[in-house]
Formats: sequence, C-alpha cells, structure tokens
Amino acid sequence: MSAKRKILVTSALPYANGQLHLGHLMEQIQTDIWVRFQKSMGNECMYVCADDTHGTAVMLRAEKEGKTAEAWIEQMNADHKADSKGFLIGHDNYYSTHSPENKALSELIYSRLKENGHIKVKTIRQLYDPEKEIFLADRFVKGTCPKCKSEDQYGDACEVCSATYEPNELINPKSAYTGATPVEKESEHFFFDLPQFQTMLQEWTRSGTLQDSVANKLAEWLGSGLQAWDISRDAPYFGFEIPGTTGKYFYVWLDAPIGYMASFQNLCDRTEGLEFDDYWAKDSDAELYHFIGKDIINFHALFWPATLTSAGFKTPDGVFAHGYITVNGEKMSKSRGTFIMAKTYLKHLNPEYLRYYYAAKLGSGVEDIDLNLEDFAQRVNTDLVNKFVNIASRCAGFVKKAGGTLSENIAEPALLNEVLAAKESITTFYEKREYSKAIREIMALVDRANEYIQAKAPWALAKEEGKDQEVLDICSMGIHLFRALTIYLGPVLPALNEKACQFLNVSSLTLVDLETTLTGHTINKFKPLLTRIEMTQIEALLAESKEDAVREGGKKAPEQPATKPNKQAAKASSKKETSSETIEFGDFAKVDLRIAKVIEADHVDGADKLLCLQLDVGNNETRQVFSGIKSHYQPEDLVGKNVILVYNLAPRKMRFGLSEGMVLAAGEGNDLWVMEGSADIPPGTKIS
RNA sequence: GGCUAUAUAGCUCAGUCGGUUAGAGCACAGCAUUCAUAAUGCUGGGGUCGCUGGUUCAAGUCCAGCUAUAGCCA
Repeated sequence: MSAKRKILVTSALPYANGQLHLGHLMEQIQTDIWVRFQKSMGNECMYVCADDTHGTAVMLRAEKEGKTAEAWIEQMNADHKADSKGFLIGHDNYYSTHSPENKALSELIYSRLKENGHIKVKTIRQLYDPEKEIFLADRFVKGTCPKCKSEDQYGDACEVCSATYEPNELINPKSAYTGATPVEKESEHFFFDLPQFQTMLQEWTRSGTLQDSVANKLAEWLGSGLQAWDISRDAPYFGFEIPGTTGKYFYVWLDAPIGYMASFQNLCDRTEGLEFDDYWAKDSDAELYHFIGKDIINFHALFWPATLTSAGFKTPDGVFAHGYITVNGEKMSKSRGTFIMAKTYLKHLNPEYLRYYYAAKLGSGVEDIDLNLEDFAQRVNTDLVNKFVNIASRCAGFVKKAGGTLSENIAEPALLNEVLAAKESITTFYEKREYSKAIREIMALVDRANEYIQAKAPWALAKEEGKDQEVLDICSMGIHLFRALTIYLGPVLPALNEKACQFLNVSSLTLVDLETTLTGHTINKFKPLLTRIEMTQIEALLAESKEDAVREGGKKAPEQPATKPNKQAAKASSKKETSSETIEFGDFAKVDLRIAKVIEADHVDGADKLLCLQLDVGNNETRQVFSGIKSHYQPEDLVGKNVILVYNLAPRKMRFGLSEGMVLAAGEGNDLWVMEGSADIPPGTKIS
C-alpha cells in the first residue's frame, strides 16, 4: 500500500429547495474526515459534490418565491457552499447538476443506454391537473383512503391504515396544487430496463462494495425481481429535455448522480494533469466512493451501477450509507428548536465541536446517531479542551522559560513509541470509517500523556536546583505527544491542526510527518487553541432555531409530509383527553370563541413572560390581551395572524393594564404553539 | 402488512468465536495536586444486558415470539 492511491469521493448532492441542516452536515463531515485522512496519508484524493437542482419541487419552490428556477438554484448554491465552507468541508469542487457538463454527460449516457437496448417506451396513464396543466406525482394527489376511508391522504399510501394503492384509487381525489379534480391522461414514458441487470447487480451488491446490512436489504428486491425504472417526466418540469423528444425530461434521479461525474469533469477542465478518464474509464484503477444517506440506497446501489455499466463507465468501489441524526433522542423538531440549520449553528458555535462529536459517535454502520446536546458540550469540553489541548498548554510554559527550543533528548522513548505505534490501528479505523473507535483510541493516548506529565511533575522539579534539563526533557516529551495526537485528530479538526502548525512552528502536521520528531526544534508562543462550550451558547442556538422554524413555517412547501410525529402526538393527546371529565354541550356553548386578527404586539416592560396584543375582533372593535407566550414568540411573529380568542372571558386587571380575553394555545412548558385560524376568515367570526 | 436495523450504568457507547466477577468515557462522590483555559491524577459507588420462552455444561452473545424506536417498500 506504499503506492499513492487515486481516490474520488462524493457525498450526496443536497437538494436545492432548502437550506443545509445538521443532517446534511453529518454526511459531509463524515465524508470530509475520510477525505482529509486520505490526503494526510499522502494519497491523491478528490472530493466533489454539487447541488441537485432539478425536479418538480424546485420548480414549485422557485415559483412560490417569485423567482425563475435558475435564479433560485443559484441562490441555494451560494448558500450551500457557504455553509459547507463554514463547517470546514474541503470540497475540491462544489458544482451544480444544472450545468453544461451534466447536460452533456446525461445525454451521452442516455444515448448509450438507448444504443444498448436498455431503454423502453411505454404509455402510462397518470392523473393530471387540468387547471395547472401538469401531471401529478403520487404525493401531489390527496383524497380519501379507499381502505379505511380516512380523509386527506396522499396518493401512494394511507398514513392512518398504511394501505398502499394507486392515486386513482383514492375516493374523491384532489390536486394538491389547485384542489381541482384530476383527470386521467395518457403519456409516453421512457424506462430504463433494470431487469436486464439482475445478474450484474446480484454480483455487484455482494462484491464488498456495500455494508452487509445494505446488501441484505437489496437482496429483497433482487430476489423478488426488478422492475423497469421510469426515467422520464412530462413538461412542465425543471430539468434537461430528453434528446429527440419534445416535452419529455430526464427524471431528476437520472441526472443527479451523473452530477458527480459532471462536477468532477468541471474540476478536471480547470486542473492541470487531472484527467476524467483516469477516474471514470471502465478499466480505471482509481477508486470511487459515494457517501450517502440510507434513504437513497436503491438509487446508488441499483440504478446507478446498472446505468454506469451500460454506459461503459466504471462502477463505484464502495457505497457507504449512514443513518440519520436525532437531537436529544428525537427526530429534529422545529417546535423544540432542534431543527438546526447549518448557518444558525455557525452563528453560535465552533464547527470543530460538531465535527469532533460526530466523529466520536460515527461508525461504519447505518444506525442513526444522536446529538445529545448536554453530552455534546461535556464531551467536547472534557476531551478536547480539558484533556487534549491541555497537554500543550501545561508544557508550553516550561519550554518557553527554557528558551523555547525543545530538548535534543527523548525522555521516555517507550511512551513515544507506544503513541506512534498506534498509528496502524488508528489509520485502519479511519480507513474503515470506524471514527468512533479511532477517537476512543486517540483519547486513551491523550490520557496516557496527561498521566505521564502528572507522574513526572515538572512543576515540582522546576523548584529544585539543577533540574532544568530534566524539566525541559519532560515537557518536550509532552509536546512530542501533543504533536502526534494533533496529527491523529487532524482529519477531524483541520482548523485546530493549522493553529497547532503555527504553535509548533512547522508547515504541516500530516500522518506522513509522523515519521519525524521535533527534537531540538524551536516552537512558538502557545495561544489557546480551543475554548469551552457554554450551555448558554447552546440555549441561544435552540432559541434562534425555534425562530427560524416560525419564520419558515409561514411559507412551508405544500408537500411536507405530516407523518409519524403527528401520529404520536395524536396518540398522546387522546390519552390525555380520555382522562378528562366529560362536559355537556351546554357547558361548551358557554364559551364564546372568535377569530381575532393581531394588529399589534409588544413586549411588556417589567414582565418576564407576557406579550401585549391588540386584537381586531370585528365590528371595528379592538381588544387588548396579555398573553404569556413571550418565551416562544417574538411580537413580529404574531402581527397579521388570525388567532383564537375567548371572547367572553371576564376581563382581568393586571399590573400592566386590563386583559380583555384570552388567546388559545396548545402545549405547555417548553412546547407551546398559539392556535391559528386560517388567514382568510374575517375577524370576529364565531367558532363552534 | 412485508422487510432491514437498533434496544447494555443517570448520559453516550464498546462488548470478537457462547466461556471466570459485563467494560470505557462523561456525569456523580472522596482524596491528592496546583504546571495548565477552575484544567490534571488516584480511588469509589452505580447494571434483572427491552420482555418471554428455548438450545447449551455455560447465553449480553445463538434460536423463536413479543414490545418499543428508526427507516425502506422503487
């Protein structure tokens, strides 16, 4: 393995209809650590990525924002790039699937599939929205479930009884765009003839390219027989038109993975000596790896290798799937503030904290990993600041006093050798993507270093006559250990690695540099390399994420599926309800509930929890209400919204003024939502 | 509904081919120390290994069923 390997690595292309969040970042960080590790080992390793820009969702999102699709994806691209950079992701190229290179490659690949007899044409019947003149994907048809009669279900499956069906089986189907009743319409579609690759895929999926559990999963489809893959969509569609057709476009999932090639092509075109064919030719000896989420395995482990095979390119040497991220043990939640955007995180915390924490938990498997925020703060502070950086911090002062030059002696060769000998297993762990095991081993060595310094107690020797050399020897030893450990952590903590270069007065700290030791080397003044996380920073991050969610909430994309969390919520609330006493209708009728429009909202001087709302309640009447929602809403979040008011609640005199009614909200404690009425209901309308 | 994972200390996770008394880090408690960003070192308490049954001389580990969680069903 002494020869330089040539490696091309990708992470999944973020979709251009939203901002990057901590989930995207986990994948990019996982990939980046692996790439930086390869580079540190001296291999030639390229990391390319891009935005996935095509498809109906992007088209509609742009429309909603009042922009052209091109303008919208350009903005997203800039945002995504900035976020990745903020997390120290070292993309060699970050491109776009809406590029001339991708168009050319998609057309080339399609033409080869066609020549090879792998494209079939079939006429299919599909639901169509006659008002918007667009074919409707399953998710864009809603109606009543044919099995359990639950209303408002998507066209592919019922979320209540989990039945699956075709959209035209729905009772009373409606288009999600316009509410129009869809009609069935015929259309010619192009299919990639996947069944022809049955044998090829059976071998490929078992050839060591996939994790075992992933290969097992795919064996299901392979065993039950593959189906042809629909690769075309009808206009209107944002994408590439299929050559030789009018109004037929490549399905976004056809050109998305080709975007890996396009991004690399673009990099080659402006990099001396980098040749596309060296990496993608069928007989290339370069290695190709894709890091992806477990949700898109079939696109990367079935369609993609089959497509590449037909088109005469090399297939990936590895497709590495990872799990999802949860925060505090639960799915990221907008209302809890745990749906954290990359840019919001960066406003409050150092990216290397997250890189380290992810590394400390990531293995090679597809299990989800949890970001427990308290554990995160403790772990990062203890491991990195208290233990690791501390090694340099506690030795640097003594070295400086002795003149700033490290000793010519190595005080404890056995210990240094032990740390250097760990290179083999640590690099093996990195190579196998067992980062958590690598970190565990590195931290054990960090402990060894602190134990050593503690046992030698140079501060005590420094007070004795004639022990100066011994003190320098011990502390130089500490610096040697620190240097090796910094190198081991380099793929995870690139910015710290750079700062350490400055401190140690060296040009690089890579795994290759581990072959030398800095005896007799002059180092620079030590400056703190990393500060601790304060819980207040995390609280601020959560608070801002909550605001992000409220802001986003107003213009949420229509296709956001409301799935299991809602089911859970429904379960929980029904439990609570059954424990309440029943009331008679007359009791309920006593409560006069009305729609009220918030015309003004203000903070209340001297009140911790209250906001003062001025409400339009119809008939030119205005009511003032104090509401204890300050910790969850900003005044500007509420203005213009229709809320629900208890109109006949007896007015109550408060220290700050008279409160004339009460605004309804759901939840309590940390989770609270003001109940809203649809914006088109006139203020004053009674609710019954 | 079918399938794939996961379930071990308060928290986050290891646990190989079944093999002695189930481990680590964090958190917590006590002691030592004061070079270091209030950092470090030593010692300690803390577990019905999700539940039920089975195979075995022996089960956290293998098998079956169940429960919970996450995901997939193109």
